[in-house]
Amino acid sequence: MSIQDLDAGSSSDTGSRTKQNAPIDWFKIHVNLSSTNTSCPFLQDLDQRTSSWKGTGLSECEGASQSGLSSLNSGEDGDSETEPEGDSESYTRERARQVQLPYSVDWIVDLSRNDFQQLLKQQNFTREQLDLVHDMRRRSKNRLAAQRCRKRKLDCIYNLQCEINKLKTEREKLMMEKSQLNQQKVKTCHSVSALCQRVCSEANLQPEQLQVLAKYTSPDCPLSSFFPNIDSLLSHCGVPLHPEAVFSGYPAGPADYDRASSTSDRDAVTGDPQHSATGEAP
DNA sequence: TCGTGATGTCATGAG
DNA sequence: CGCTCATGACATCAC
Repeated sequence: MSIQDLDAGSSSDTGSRTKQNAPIDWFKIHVNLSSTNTSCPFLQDLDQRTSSWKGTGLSECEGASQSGLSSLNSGEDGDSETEPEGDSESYTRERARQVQLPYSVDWIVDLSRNDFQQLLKQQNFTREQLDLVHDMRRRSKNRLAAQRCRKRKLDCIYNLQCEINKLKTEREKLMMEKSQLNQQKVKTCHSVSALCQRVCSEANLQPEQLQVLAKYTSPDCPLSSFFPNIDSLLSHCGVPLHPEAVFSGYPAGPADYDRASSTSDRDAVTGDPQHSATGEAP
């Protein structure tokens, strides 16, 4: 019975297992990292642990447990029988002892590919020893790969969260700017309107002069709002009055007028640009 | 006892 | 073709 058999025994129905929403759950768990700062402590911690373990020649798992396997064949792990059954590490130690592996499993696992191949050529391992060594090596490397994979995944989520926060801030800033520009626009319209009114009254224009003036007045000019029959004048010229003119009391500006024929980008119900100016969904 | 995070392992595809 | 790596999925453990 190999370690794989042991594991297979604990999950013999692997093929028919219902694949749960593990990735989704995992994402839900980790996605809310807005409280973390730019230098993610988790990642730093993991980096430090990884580098320190590499320095000691231990794998992360072994570094974390500090139990190690280097004493595997030294005979100083006489209490291995007391390890709980199913513990793959103790099981491996037991297996290594059973097959009388002449080298530390740690050492074998840390060998480069070439060195490992060389060892296999030089050393006459038994079938069982070979199985164990390959198994240990495979699982050790996969253990590290899984840790790298998880680190990358967390890193990715963390970066995405940073990006989201950045875009949210940018959006708030733009909305504020938009609001300020709208206020400024209203103020300017009021000023120009007052000025127009004053000019018209001081010039003491005749009705026909007003009509001529209205004819050549752009709909976005506040002056046009002072002609009593401006609506009929404009419609006579084929120029519809913009809804905003009704709202603000002034005909629409050129840009708005261009959009007057299409209300798709305006509040569908009220046609109120102020309403959509907040940019907030109701 | 249940939920959750961490970790190891297996299976599998890609390089 | 065999090996290595990355990754999804699952099991297990500790808290």
